[in-house]
Amino acid sequence: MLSREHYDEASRLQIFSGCRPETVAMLLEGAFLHKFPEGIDLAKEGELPDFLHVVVSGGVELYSRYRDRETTIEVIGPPNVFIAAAVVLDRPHLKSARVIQPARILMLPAASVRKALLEDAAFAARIAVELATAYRAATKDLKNQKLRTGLERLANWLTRRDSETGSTHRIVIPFDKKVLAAQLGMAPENLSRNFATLARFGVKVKGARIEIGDPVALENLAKPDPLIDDPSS
Amino acid sequence: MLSREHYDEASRLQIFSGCRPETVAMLLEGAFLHKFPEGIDLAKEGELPDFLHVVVSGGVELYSRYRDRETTIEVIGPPNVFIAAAVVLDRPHLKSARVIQPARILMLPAASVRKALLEDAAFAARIAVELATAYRAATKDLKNQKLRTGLERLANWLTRRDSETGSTHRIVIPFDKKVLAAQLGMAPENLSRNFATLARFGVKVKGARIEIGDPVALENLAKPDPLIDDPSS
DNA sequence: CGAATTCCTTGATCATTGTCAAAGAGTCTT
DNA sequence: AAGACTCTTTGACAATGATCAAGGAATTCG
Repeated sequence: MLSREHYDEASRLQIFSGCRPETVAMLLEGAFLHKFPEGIDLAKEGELPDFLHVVVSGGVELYSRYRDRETTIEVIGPPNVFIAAAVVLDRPHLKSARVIQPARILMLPAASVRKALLEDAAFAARIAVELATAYRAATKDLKNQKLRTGLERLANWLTRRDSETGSTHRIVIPFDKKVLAAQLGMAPENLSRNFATLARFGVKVKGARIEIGDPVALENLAKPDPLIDDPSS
Repeated sequence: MLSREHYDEASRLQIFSGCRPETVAMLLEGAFLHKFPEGIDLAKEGELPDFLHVVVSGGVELYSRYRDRETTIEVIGPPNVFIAAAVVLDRPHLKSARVIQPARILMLPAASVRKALLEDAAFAARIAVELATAYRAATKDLKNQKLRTGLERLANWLTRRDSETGSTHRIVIPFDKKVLAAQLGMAPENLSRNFATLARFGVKVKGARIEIGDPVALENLAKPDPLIDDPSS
């Protein structure tokens, strides 16, 4: 049950914009707004979804296992929704979710979400927009994986991250390098070597802090493409 | 403009099930049902979508280019929708679409689709289901790419294709091998070599015809996982 | 039918990426 | 501060995958 304060905060989230007040009330009826420390698992692949999750603050890693291998599919920050597809279809999670930066998460009961879908076109349209965005992000990631080498993926991650954080040419990796490696689809050892290679292009690495000494050279190597790298396209 | 006959046929498509008759009428108002020969391009990446496409029969390849490289993202058959995400968000296509088996395609005006989303919750919910399914397929593909080698992907493609076509242990590749290679994320040369390797597991190849001589051995190698390979999960 | 074309396969080689092992750097704990 | 721990880096090597070149097989087209 949400406090008055939390209720107001939650109801202002983008996911509810344009929806009927009854829909919002119904969704928030059995909702929780919880704080989770780093390391907590919010969902496990193979299990059925109980809640639609909204990241209000912090960071969540979506990852997956197969045999003895594990990879990171995505790292999510506010104000993003996750587990939406599994909730809509009432199918098992394809990915596990783990908190990697202390997070506040709004959890909406899955059954209420499916009910709201059929009753409120505005909410259904919002969910459709969420899913379309997530789908496009996954498509871009697939193109990134299939059409680029590891070095190119890293170079593009750096240029994109730089532009997203004010183009100061100074970046801080906000999580472990091994998470970045998994996200970029390479072994941690290869991430190190790729960073070493980028030194020739003016990239200096000190722990999690990175300086882009020659942005033009880096961008020249990266050859970013809006249809892969622009999150808003 | 659709003939009476085509109108009836179109209105029975899954995408319209549960929708209000006015919604269906509005969507079919400016719709086309066209036949396209092999090789025709239905959409080009980077361009804005005019129509939501529904494959009524035939096959469509979704592919993408970057620098001088090209890859196949997906091959689509009936009764699937494509370009839904771009239409919902009114953003440029991330993929191009090309007919690879003579196809009948129903084309719904993009603007009508976006209008219907806001007016008919049942239609919006159906689109949400389509997008959720497509998103999950992309997630599975991403896991397939990141967690498996090329040989494993091929082995799993064979076992899956076999079970989808009646488990006769005889498969026919329904398009060029180079398309299969791109779909599986490998060079055509490597597909040939991987087939050669699979001979040791009882796989015999004669042109597009494949015989799975030892299904158990193949499945043992493939180690299929429902969270990657089961299209209905 | 025969020539041209495209597709597929094979061999040789190279580039990329993963694995194993060990050492260094940083963090946390006591 | 010392020790334990995890994370990261580096080196050596193996596996995987791509590229180039050439030859075969199948298909298309005149």
